[in-house]
Amino acid sequence: MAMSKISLRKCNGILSISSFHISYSYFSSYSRSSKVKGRVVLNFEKLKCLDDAVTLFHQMVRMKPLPSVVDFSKLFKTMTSMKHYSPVLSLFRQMRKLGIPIDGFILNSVINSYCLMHRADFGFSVLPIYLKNGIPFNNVTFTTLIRGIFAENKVKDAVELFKKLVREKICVPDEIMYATVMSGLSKRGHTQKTLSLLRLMEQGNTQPDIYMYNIVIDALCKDGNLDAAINILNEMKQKGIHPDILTYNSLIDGLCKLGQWEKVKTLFSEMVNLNMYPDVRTFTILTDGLCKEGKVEDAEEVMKHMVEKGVEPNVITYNVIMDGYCLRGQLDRARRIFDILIDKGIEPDIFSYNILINGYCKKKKLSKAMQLFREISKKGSKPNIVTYNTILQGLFEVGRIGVAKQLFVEMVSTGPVPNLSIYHTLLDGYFKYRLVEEAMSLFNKLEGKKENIDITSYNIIINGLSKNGELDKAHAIFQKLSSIGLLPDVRIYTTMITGFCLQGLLDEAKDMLRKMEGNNCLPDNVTYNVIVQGYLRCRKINEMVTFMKEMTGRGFSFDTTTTELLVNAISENPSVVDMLPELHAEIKK
DNA sequence: ATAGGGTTAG
Repeated sequence: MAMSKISLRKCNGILSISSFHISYSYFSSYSRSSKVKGRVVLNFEKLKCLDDAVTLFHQMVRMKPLPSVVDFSKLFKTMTSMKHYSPVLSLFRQMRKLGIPIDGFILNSVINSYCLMHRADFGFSVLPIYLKNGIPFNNVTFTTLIRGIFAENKVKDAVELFKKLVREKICVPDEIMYATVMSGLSKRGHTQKTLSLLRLMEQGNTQPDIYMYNIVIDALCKDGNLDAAINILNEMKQKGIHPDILTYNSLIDGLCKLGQWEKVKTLFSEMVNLNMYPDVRTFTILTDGLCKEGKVEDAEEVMKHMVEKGVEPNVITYNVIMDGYCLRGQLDRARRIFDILIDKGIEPDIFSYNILINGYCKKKKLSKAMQLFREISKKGSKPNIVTYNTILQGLFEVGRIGVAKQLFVEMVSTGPVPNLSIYHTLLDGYFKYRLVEEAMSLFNKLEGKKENIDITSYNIIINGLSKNGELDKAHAIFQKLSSIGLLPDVRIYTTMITGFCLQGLLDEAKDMLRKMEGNNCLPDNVTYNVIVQGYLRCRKINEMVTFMKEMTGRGFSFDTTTTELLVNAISENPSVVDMLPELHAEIKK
């Protein structure tokens, strides 16, 4: 049987079949030729860009005999992995028009493309095509849809579909479907539901495997629930399911974040004893844990150690170290690390830039930050939403409003689509510089598109208005919150209380505190400090003492500002001390 | 033969 190997070279329209180079015109006659028989082997790995894929598709549909549906599936898969989702759909439409046979594999691919475009609804609209063509649905079809629904954060819908499939016996969920549901739940913070599903599986016919255990353990670790995570670890061991490097990496990460270094050591030795070698992620987790505690030197030791063990640090390892130095304000050190990374031939990624830019912004070195910002595009990369947010915050911080506005305009025209964080930065910035009208006009625009606003946005507005002498307006907005279905949270109550205190309206502040408790929203440390500060500033010591007792009774304490105000009040009028027997020892210090 | 799943960094 004659077999020809066809590959596409770059986008230049030249095909090579075996060792021959032929042009399109030749190829056309080839495809008309009835002499060529047997299967044509298409090489999809050589496809470099969308054009390659589309060109190949057009060649494929002209081939006689037509390539098998398997080849079309492979082409779609290649395109999907290049993130060209919508072209997959247009090619699929062309296949349908040309009457090219389809199967369940290709339909699942089409659904996956829709899902990856965050259009699971269109994914569902593919289902009738299965029915019309007598193609059965299978677990892949539904798993793909469930994953797509989760990707749109529609947790309830995803779970409902899964339950319906089980309840109505439309399919028998396999390991992958369970893992997909569990991963979808765990990534969105539903750890208990994830755990419940694991328990449900244990009772059924499909036993959980290492994947499910890893998902559950990782979710528990991310919640800081290490005791539960370690219990699950022991359970799986007992069942004869061996933990793998992912299990250990999740656990070590959780323990590092809790600062439980002794337990980190124990688990680290345990994995080594099991002949499981710590990988670049393990070491990066340790590096990160140390950096977050300010122990960057120790982190650098870990990096040396890993190199000795033959594990090469990657860009993330270096990023973690850079961030460690930035957190300590050692920008020069961070910039060395950056240069070392480049020296080693490792490409800095957008995180590397964001870390350094953030470091410079925190030090108010905006020209350095901007310089790096411009470098990103020159190096062929693109600033992302975090980059813009960091720079915008930095610019507002140093009062360069004009440049900030310019940058925002630039972002709207060429950058990533602004998200809520960006708008919050702008609103905060405008209020900070008393640009109340600008802030409010932006806010009104955002309010028009309801999905673009949340309780934090209102917090910024209420805070901004009350700090700019518009307490009444702030209060009015606060009062309409419940009518638009937003429940005030502790932060927003505290903002209102702060506003009242700043105007010396202490009765209103007190009423608000009682009101929040009535609404089952308990004041926190900040709330109490704010109200105590209000009374201290007005030298209303008796009332202050009432709240002081209340807050200490609830386990809260004075912050530095409150303490300072108290010290001032005492130095002004030493008899204040007599009213504070509980604090005598503290005050003497 | 071709379609769906788990870990680290801002």
